[in-house]
Amino acid sequence: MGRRPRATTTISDVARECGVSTMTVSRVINGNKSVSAEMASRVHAAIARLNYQPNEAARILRGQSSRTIGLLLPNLADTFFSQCAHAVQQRAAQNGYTTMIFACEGDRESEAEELTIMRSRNIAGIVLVPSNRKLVPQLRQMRSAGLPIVMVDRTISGLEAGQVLVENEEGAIMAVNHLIGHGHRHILCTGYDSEYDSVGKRIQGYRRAMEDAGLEPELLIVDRPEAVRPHLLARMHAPNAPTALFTLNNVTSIEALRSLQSEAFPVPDQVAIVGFDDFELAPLLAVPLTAVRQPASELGECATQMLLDSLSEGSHSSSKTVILPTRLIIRNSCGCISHGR
Amino acid sequence: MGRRPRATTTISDVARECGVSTMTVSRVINGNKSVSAEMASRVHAAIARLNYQPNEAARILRGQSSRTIGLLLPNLADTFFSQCAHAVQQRAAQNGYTTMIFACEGDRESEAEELTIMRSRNIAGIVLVPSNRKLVPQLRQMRSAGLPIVMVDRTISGLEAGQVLVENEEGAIMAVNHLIGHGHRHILCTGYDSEYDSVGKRIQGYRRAMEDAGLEPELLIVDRPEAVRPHLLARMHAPNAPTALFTLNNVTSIEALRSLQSEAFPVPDQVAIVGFDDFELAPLLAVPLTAVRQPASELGECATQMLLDSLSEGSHSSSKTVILPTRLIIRNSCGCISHGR
DNA sequence: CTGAAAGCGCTTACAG
DNA sequence: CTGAAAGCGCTTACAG
Repeated sequence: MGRRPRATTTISDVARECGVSTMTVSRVINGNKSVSAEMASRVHAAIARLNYQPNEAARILRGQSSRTIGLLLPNLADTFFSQCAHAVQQRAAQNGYTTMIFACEGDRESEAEELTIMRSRNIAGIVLVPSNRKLVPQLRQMRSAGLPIVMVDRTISGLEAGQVLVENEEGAIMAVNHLIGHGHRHILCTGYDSEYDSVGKRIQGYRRAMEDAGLEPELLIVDRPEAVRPHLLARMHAPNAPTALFTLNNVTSIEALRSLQSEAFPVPDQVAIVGFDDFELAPLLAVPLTAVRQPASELGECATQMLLDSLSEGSHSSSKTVILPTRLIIRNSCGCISHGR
Repeated sequence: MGRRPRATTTISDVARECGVSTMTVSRVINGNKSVSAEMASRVHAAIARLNYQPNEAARILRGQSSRTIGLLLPNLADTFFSQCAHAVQQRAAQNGYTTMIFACEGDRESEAEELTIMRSRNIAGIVLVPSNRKLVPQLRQMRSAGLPIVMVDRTISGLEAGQVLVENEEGAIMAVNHLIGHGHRHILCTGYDSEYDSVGKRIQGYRRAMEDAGLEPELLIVDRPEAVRPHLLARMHAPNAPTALFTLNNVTSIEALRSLQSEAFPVPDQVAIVGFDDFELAPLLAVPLTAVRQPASELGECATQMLLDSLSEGSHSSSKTVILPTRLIIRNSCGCISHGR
């Protein structure tokens, strides 16, 4: 018979307090118009008096939206993602939505589990930074069950969903052209995660810029962040070392700077660097980094807005793509202000 | 009569598939022992075949734990908090818990609303970085309703709850003593947010170290991050400027470095700096920062574990306090390696 | 404008 | 070891 003492006040408490049925209270809560103004204010007063708060679990069980969005990303400790996450949470909250966070920490298996958990938690929609092709079947299934999905920063193919991306190729071209403008002919492109289309596009932009200038591309793609240092240093010590670096993300830029500094390669005088991904402390580094800035917050905001829109329209079929601009922030590591200090 | 087509499979689907009652399925799901092994495996097979996932909303409504913890903090974009948040999420996930995030962005009003929303979302417990005394009544009420609460990084009085803090005073003493060891006699302590007990303890440590050395303390406490720069520069240009700075958090350290650099005050030669709060890029700054390191991840992990413990024990009455050690990371800004580059 | 009934998907407490 | 009944707190669809 499942009775147990309840600490919280329920809709029936409010109804009793007003001497009406629960239905009337429910109508007032949901802003249904067919309630007399006088009744409504009486109910509102009782709600306030009893400090009543509707139980979301019950509403969800009745088929209401959970007003909760699931945010799936690799790592909350990375600046870029945390800025993005913050924007998502804020925009969601402004619209009465709550954010459930799932950081899969590069663990390819756990990501699939996270999706299963999301489903059981009655998430209303998903914003994700995808990193695993294996998710596609499950995501498709969730989508056809009516869950809107928006991908941020990168994409997986085979899934129709909203996309909020950044001008990766254009940004890379700007970066590489800038180095070429400084007179560099031997520019090495280095980084990892090249299986992601975001990074892929950056490499493509690099290639394009090099070829357009009649230069020979050289790639140094490693498999993990920790591998940047040894491979890069080996390359720098080998014959015919590059005079400039295009680094594919913020971690690579930092690793490059750190390694070069530790072995006393002067930046930018011996090796210039332009990186993809700007970050707050870039101007304060020993060599202030010239970098392509991606609008992290706008990315999160835009994705959330897109999700909220399809949630309210009920038409998640409109899987739009938005591409946000990048821009080159010029500081010292490219050689522009080589002796500025 | 509230019927509506369901896309998802429910417990009755599984029961029908096996030709048993829903009770049996429920028992199997919950690992109840009084089910024959043969029956259990039959049910498990059906669950897998139908890809069944129990609906959390229904379980919650029946009084089960939501297996969701609420994380309330000021800002997810700040490195310290995002590292902490990542640790909370990871530790929670390892234990089958989901994390709902509430970043109140310093908006004093919204924080109270967040708590109300948490309550309606059937959160099982709360981890929070408190920043508002006004929350106390509501938090107390939630606590007496059985919700365990753990405060991280700082504290508000009048609330019995778990606490996971850091050796603020000891850290500050180390920092200031280090500067004194370098021969400084005029050390300015600067920052903001002094109303938080964490910062308060740092100031206390500063005072203690100065007094123990027979030196005159001088405080420059401002009201917002943006006010650090103008006030600090004004003070540096005034007569009898300090020869060293103790900065009360990472943002202050960065602002100080930035301002001093922009007006060509050599660090550490004219002004030395030791800051509270280390961060990843500190060693790569133009002047690598000497700083007191707080274990951000451990803070988050420890708080989450404490919450999970009281959740499983059911005895949230044991409101323990854990204090994690800080240590001084010596780099250049204090004067230790003044000409290292 | 208001209410009585039914049911969302699950579990508790009772029988057998 | 298994099941029929009741009910968690809400809302949908129907009457009035």
